[in-house]
Amino acid sequence: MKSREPTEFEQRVYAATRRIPKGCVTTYKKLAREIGCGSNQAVGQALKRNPFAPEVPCHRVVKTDRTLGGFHGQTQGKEITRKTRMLREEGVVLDGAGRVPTEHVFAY
DNA sequence: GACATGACCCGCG
DNA sequence: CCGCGGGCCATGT
Repeated sequence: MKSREPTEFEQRVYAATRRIPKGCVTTYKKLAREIGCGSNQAVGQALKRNPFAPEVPCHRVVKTDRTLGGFHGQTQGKEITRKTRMLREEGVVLDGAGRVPTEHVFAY
C-alpha cells in the first residue's frame, strides 16, 4: 500500500468544501456543479477519502434532499449521530424529519 | 484497458 | 408514499 497525493479533482472538492462558512451546509449537487462535475457521487467519493480532516469540514456537506447523507464512510450508524451533533454545535439544527433547514444551506 | 464499488440523483410505476 | 432501475464520474484492483 503506497500513499498517494490527492488528485486535482479531489483538491477541487476540498477547496470548495473548505469555503463553507461555519453554521452552514451545502449539498453534493451544488458542490459538484460548482467544481464542474456532472456526478455528485464522485464528489462524495473524494470527501470520504478526505485526508485533511478538520480542515475540510466534510460534515457540512449534505444530500440534495437535505438529509445528512454519510460520514466517515458510513451512511447510517454511530458516526452519523456524531455528525448531527457537530452541526448542532455550529448552530445548525435539524427539523423533525432530520433534515437541514434551507436557511442553513450555503449557496456559492 | 476492463470490471467493480460508492458519503448520489432522478424518473417511473 | 415506497421501491426499483438507470445514469454519471472518479478511484482502486
